[in-house]
Amino acid sequence: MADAKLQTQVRREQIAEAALQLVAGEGIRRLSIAAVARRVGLVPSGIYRHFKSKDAMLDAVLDLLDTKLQANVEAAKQETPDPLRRLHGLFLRHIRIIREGQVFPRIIFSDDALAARPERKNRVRRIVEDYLAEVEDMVRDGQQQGHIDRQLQPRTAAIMFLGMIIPAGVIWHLSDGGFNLTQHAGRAWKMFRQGLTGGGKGFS
Amino acid sequence: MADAKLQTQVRREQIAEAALQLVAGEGIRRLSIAAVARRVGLVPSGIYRHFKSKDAMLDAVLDLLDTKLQANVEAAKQETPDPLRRLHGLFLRHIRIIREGQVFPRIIFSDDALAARPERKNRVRRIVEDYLAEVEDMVRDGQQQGHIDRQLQPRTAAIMFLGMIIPAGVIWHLSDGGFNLTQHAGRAWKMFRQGLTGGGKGFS
DNA sequence: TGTACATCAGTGAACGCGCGTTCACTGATGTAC
DNA sequence: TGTACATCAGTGAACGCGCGTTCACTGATGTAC
Repeated sequence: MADAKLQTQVRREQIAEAALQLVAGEGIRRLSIAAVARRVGLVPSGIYRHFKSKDAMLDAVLDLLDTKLQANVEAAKQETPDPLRRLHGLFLRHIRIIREGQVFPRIIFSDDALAARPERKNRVRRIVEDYLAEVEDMVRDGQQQGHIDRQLQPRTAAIMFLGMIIPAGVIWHLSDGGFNLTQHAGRAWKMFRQGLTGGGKGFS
Repeated sequence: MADAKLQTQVRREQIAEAALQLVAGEGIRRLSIAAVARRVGLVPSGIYRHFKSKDAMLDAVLDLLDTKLQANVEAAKQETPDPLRRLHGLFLRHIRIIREGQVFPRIIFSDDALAARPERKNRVRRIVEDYLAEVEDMVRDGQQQGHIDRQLQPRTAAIMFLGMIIPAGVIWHLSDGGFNLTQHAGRAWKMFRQGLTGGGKGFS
């Protein structure tokens, strides 16, 4: 029985991961119970042994996404104590997520599939808010240490941080790989840093 | 007969406009033939007198979107010859579009509804490319006149220009109006300008 | 100016398809004695 | 260690709903004479 319960746990994770990959690879609209089932080697109705509904499955996908984002934040924090370097590290990690299939905006933007139901929209909002809050903290640290312009609103900077990422992801997605995401990331970071430092105080 | 043809023309525009508003207000997923028909006071099958298919209707919506974006570009150009002021004017206009319902990213991101068919994806890509090209031109002008850092890649700046807009739009959309888009726009522009000028050469 | 006719936007019933979901059943796994 | 039983993940057939699309028909509009 303990073993059986573990089995379900494993399946739930398998299914959520498969769903996430499906969204990443094909977009939200291709996310069907049937497609997910095929991916984990089940028959469609089999999914319902592990999730009450498609909605419940989507919640698990959001959990996974949240976890991934938070893991990136933690990793960036561990890497270095320097705020600007932390931001840079987080940025590069986020770009990597994008390169793996544009998951983040694809989910955030899928108005109805996710955000139309009010609870789900709140859920997504919280995920975004939490992430922004972490970025803001880094910005504030940088301001206290004198590396970042104190005039700047941390929240504005945090949203612009996403601005380095999201449009680049869209264009990368539209271009079918013809857009050099890595090169752009380097250049965008320089411009962003320029906007942060207000023109020259500190940071090499 | 000439009058009848005009009638069709009028209907086509009505329908495309209604569809665009529907996407703006409710998201791509709520865009159904039935919903559009209701909005223009027709029965669903009536739409097929004016469009071959839902796909053809979507093409008309893209036309409308493209027209709107280009009109914004023209208006910004007419307003002033100064490159930085042009960028600022275009920015404010774009924010206004976002405030009217987040149309732009909602369409760009609807992977399958729009971008899954290869021709449509190309279409969307061209619209984005054309818009970016206009922004790049303004940036280049600014560089030639010495107001914008010559080290900067115009393309990078153009993508960051979208970065001021798109994430703010997402957050505004998620917050159900609780996010002060106008205030953010002002602050984001300051930071963006800082990134453009490279810290102080010219421009008040 | 008036009548006959053609055109064509709009209608409503019907269809087929995809997809989420239900349900009775099966068969393997693991526990109790 | 072996047998009987309970649990529960997996199956496959079936259903209902939403939605895009078709088609024969209607009725108003405008033109020809």
